[in-house]
Amino acid sequence: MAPMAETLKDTDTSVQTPKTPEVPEKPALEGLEEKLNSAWAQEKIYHFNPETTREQVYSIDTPPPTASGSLHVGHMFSYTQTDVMARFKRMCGYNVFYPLGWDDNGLPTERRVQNYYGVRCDPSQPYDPNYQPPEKPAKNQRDWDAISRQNFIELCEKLTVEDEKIFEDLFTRLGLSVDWRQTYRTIDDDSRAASQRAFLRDVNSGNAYTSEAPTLWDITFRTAVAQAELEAKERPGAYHRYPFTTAEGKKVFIETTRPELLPSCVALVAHPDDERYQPLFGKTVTSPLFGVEVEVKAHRLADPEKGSGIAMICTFGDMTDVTWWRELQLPTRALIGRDGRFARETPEWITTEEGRANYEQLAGKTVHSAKEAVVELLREQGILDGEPKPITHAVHFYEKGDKPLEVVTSRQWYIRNGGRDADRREELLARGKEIDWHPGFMRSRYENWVEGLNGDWLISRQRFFGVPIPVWYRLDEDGNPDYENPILPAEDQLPVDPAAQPAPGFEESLRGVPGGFVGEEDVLDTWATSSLTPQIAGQWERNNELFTTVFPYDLRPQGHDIIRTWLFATMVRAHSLHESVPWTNTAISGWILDPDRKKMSKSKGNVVVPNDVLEQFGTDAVRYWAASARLGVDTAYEVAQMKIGRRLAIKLLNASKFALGMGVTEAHIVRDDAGAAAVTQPLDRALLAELKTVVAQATEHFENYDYARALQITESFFWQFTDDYVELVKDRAYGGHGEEAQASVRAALATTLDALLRLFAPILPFATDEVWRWWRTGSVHAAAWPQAQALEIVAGEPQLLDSVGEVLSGLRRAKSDAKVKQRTEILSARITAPAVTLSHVEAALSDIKAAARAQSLELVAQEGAEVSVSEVTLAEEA
RNA sequence: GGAUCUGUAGCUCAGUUGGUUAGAGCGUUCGCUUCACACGCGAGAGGUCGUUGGUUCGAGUCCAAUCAGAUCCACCA
Repeated sequence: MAPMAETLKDTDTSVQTPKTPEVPEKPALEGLEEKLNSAWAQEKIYHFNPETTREQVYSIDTPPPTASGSLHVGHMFSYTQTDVMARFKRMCGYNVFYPLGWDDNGLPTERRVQNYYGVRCDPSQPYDPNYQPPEKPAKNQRDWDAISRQNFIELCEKLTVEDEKIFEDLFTRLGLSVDWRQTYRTIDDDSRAASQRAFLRDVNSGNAYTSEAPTLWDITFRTAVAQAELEAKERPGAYHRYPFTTAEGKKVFIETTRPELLPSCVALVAHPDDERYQPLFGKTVTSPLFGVEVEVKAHRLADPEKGSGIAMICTFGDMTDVTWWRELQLPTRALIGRDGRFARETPEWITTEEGRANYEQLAGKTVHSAKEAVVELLREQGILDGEPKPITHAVHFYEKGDKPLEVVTSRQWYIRNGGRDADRREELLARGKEIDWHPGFMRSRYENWVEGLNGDWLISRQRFFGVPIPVWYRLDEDGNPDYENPILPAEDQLPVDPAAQPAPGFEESLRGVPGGFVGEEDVLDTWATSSLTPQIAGQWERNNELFTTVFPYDLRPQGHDIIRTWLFATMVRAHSLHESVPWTNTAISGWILDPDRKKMSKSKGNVVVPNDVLEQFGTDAVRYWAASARLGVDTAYEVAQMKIGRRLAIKLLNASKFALGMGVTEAHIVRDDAGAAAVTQPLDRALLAELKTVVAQATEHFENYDYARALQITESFFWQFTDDYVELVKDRAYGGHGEEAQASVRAALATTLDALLRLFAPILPFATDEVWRWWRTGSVHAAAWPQAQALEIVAGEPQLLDSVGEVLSGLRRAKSDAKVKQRTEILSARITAPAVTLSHVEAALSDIKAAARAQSLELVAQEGAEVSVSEVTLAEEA
């Protein structure tokens, strides 16, 4: 529920001397962004007030964009949707905590810096404090400057700051009501300290641990990657069929897409129920080419339908191999190195002379070349059975890589995420039920992911530009690191860089010396930092007073593509660090599709640049398009929708100009019984009754995060207001029916305009505030959300407006059918309708006559009849 | 293979617990300088709600099946 009205800082609750409206001759949208943005900055209306309680705060954990490259329409879309909610909550009296940070840590930044400056990081290079990057990057990557890690990081920081400035300007232009004082960068000292602090706490609580194990490995980037970063891509492959041989000389055929792994084979496996292979279980067979004896094993994961039904287990071809290797307790015969090449030394498990000669053909080769070599050997020696059968199959890639992942054994750090622990998995599923998902069905994506986890979260990365893992290892007398007992820094020392600083209690001179220490060289997965955005933005452990007033946050907005990464990782961290959910609501935005219904993305080259549309249609128009789409719905990039938004914003300016031109001031707004007395005319009271419903419904939908519905309701009321109501009351507003009738119109116009500006303010912040400033003091964005209850005392019969509209439409149609101008006078006409409708018509008869230029209207009651206009006599056209 | 979403006018979409004749905007057709707005105004045409069956007095809405499209997960023998 919203806080009490007392906390609202609305400026208009007691008007002393009403402001005289000042309306421009030709209202226009052009230039509003610049003008109002500087006014808002000056008036500090989006500043978070730290003197506050948790109940007064509405906190938003916004996605920190990667500021590399350019912003695209997808950003405008989803960030607008969040801003609309932020503005609504602010108007409801909440102290809105709306920070926006930058995700400048990680591979995208590294890559951008490499390409932008033409440099590459070579950790063996010494630091050069005077280093200047080349004016122009060298065309050939081989000619790029090799620079030290420190120099590389400095360039990353320089470029990200420049990029972030451009983004901030664009987001400001977009009208985001972000408090820019609350900004952060995922690579800055505070973020690094927060990441390291969280890591240390996870180590101490047993939620983070190190382990030597087979992991997915990208040979291009030479780093381990996590399950969440995988992408399956369809790739052509081929089944190669060749036999192993039993002791009796019987051939056992296997079919494989990775024949090059034959020297890494540690066993064959078939399903326990597979009668074809049951006789072989427990016996050994000999591999072709390399002559290695391996046992035939049984395991339920073996699929009798695939290939020949019996598979080679190799260390390691894929994660299924890892499962078999672990559960069947097989030896390790790894050959593919971190560079993606086969070991240069012939392994000791290949003992036959022929086998060793064959291995020579693969030694040092890439996976690709080794495959060709093995196939060639199999072919030459007549072992290959038939030709390889081409197939298309899914292969795992790192989402940013372009070579298939290998599985390599290495020491890595992990965080427990339920992937190996059913209890924790249940806890995280329960957390998922604690938060409200908008739309609700998105929760199943989360549950789907949690239930499908097959291991803990691998958080160490063998990269340069990232948050260092804050640990050191003691070296024993032989110089071997003690990984089981890492040396941890004290929290008040954070952030630390173990590569540059000695371990606590050691001199730097003992680095790498037996009896001394080594620093951990790896950095944390960027998600290990991004998963802490609530803690980073809320200044966890730096300003806990602030942190406890914003955490758990009220809202996490984000895209559905990163539920498995960002959303899930944030839940994992909050669960183990705070035993809490990180937020109570999550709003999942859809994607922007191009007109061909494809997802817009940089790699597809179908991205529209935001500046162009902002320039062409204006910010309000673009925001209208974004706010017309419901949460979670993928939306077509629709220029037409922006045109409609632009039209609405312009209409709002012009309709306001009209109302304010009718002598309307803020003093006419109905606020209490005294003001209510002025509204004497049934038509005016009908309008306000309608308005009351609109306010009530829009509020309800906004509270349910359905801003699109709220907009639609407000918008259709607005058009009814301008097209019917304003046309009906023009004559009266000009004073044609006396002062009392005019005062009634003024009150209705003032009250409606006041409410409409507030209702549209979250979506069209520029046009609404422009109008607001014509006749009010301060900003509409510092004003309170309208309350339906306040209109109760002036609400009349809402049906009346519709009845009158129908009659007006009928009279207009008569002129349209007669093909005369709408100005043409109606000498007489007959209106047939049910008695109730006629009573409405009668109550507004003079307005109808004025609007339709009708001299005489005959009202005929007929129950059950539709409203119809007949017997129309028109005057001669002028 | 598991899960989720979508299918309503030429186009983009709305349709809240089932309830009269299914709505909006764009586009289209006809007409209009009407003193807030030609970046405007008025009027019209246009839909057997993907298909089939069921529940019900009554289904765009609920259930089942089916077709089509999209997304996530799994899938390297």
